[in-house]
Amino acid sequence: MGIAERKARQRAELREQILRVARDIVVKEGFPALSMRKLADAVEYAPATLYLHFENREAIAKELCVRGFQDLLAMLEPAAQVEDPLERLPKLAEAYIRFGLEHPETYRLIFMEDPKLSTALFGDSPEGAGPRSFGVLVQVFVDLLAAGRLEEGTKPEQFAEVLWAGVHGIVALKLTCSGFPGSPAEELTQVLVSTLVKGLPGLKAEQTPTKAR
Amino acid sequence: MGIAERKARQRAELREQILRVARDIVVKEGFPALSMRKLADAVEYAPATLYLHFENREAIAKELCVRGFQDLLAMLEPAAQVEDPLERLPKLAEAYIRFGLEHPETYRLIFMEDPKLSTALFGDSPEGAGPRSFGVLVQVFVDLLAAGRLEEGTKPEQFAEVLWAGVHGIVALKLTCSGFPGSPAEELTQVLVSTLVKGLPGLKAEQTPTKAR
DNA sequence: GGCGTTTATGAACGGTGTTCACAAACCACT
DNA sequence: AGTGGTTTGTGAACACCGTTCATAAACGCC
Repeated sequence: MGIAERKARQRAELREQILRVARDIVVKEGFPALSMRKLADAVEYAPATLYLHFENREAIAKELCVRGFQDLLAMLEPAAQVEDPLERLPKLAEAYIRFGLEHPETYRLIFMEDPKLSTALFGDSPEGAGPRSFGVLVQVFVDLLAAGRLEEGTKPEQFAEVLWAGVHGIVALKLTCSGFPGSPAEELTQVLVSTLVKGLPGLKAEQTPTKAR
Repeated sequence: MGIAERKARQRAELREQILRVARDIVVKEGFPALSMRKLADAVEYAPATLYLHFENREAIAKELCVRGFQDLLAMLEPAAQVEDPLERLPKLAEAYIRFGLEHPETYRLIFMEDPKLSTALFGDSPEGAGPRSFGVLVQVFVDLLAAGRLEEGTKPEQFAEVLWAGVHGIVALKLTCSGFPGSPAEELTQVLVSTLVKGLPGLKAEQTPTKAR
């Protein structure tokens, strides 16, 4: 049945091309500038054809979200493999904000555009990409706990959530409030991480190595 | 010239009514649902009439931004007047996130919708509402510095920026990523503030009173 | 060659922000 | 009271938008 396979492959290829072009537009001009007509024009099909491959504009956005999030995860990967959790933490934070600043439109799409989009990553699935990458952050504090450098009885998830909120806040402000946080993002991240780490309950301070680059 | 005054007053009144109705729509259905036609319908004028009072839709949004920000400032006011900076800090943070969660659409409009909007608050003017409310946060750390509870040579603005990023991150995640940060916002704020305070460089720990509600 | 399915499209519907020529209302001045 | 100029209001239009649907073309199979 080589013929059916070819048709399936061609279909998948067109779908892929649509997504590729859509991504280009989003990256270059932002998600609001992604219109079905412009997209159809760019792939040289009629607008109605897009609806043979995606339910609607939002479905395209969701797919772009998922892929963008995978890119974010990939950027976190190297930092996630550092052994010492106290070294790992600043590296993770730095990689996160670097992704946000280097791919502003992608970051906006994932975290700041439509609540429905991020729901695709965090909401429904029990083990989607969202919770998985969150696990990377939690692991830091689990490791700290295991190493006896974090007070027993504290919840690692909570510290992970606070840290995520912190780095997200830095990126979000930088992306929207033009020039509000006067200090550069790297500096803020460094201050955030070092201060948070130093303030963790029960940390046996062994000269906290909190350099962030 | 009582007649000219009356005309000016009527003009201002209509402008005000437009803004009032626009605010209602935004609060109830979100900023994207605010269309010029719907707004014109609600104030019982033709759409074109709106353009006699505002340059365009964005001008209306900007005005709503400014007023929303004033509301935020008003909510911060009581907390800002607490004498002890170590007590003031958690109260400010709590008031901030409370505003964000109680007026989600207003908060979105101000900080998460269009970069151009927040620019009206932070960008151009040297002493707009943005920097002024930021000053409230800076003051906390200035006071801490003056009281000798913060290491000399550290920059109060930077800590204020980090704190703002932290609370903004908490609110922003809560507003977009449905149910991502599992912990309630109040808990996260408490952890954020207490951990940050404890981690401040050179704080002469006098039994940090970091209760947040 | 004829038939059924998949793929593609043009045209339309109802919506958006915005502009502009035109009309009505209004006030001031003769 | 009438006339002229300014302000205020509007209907219609333009160029977009997402989406749907009947129609048509292309394609593989018998």
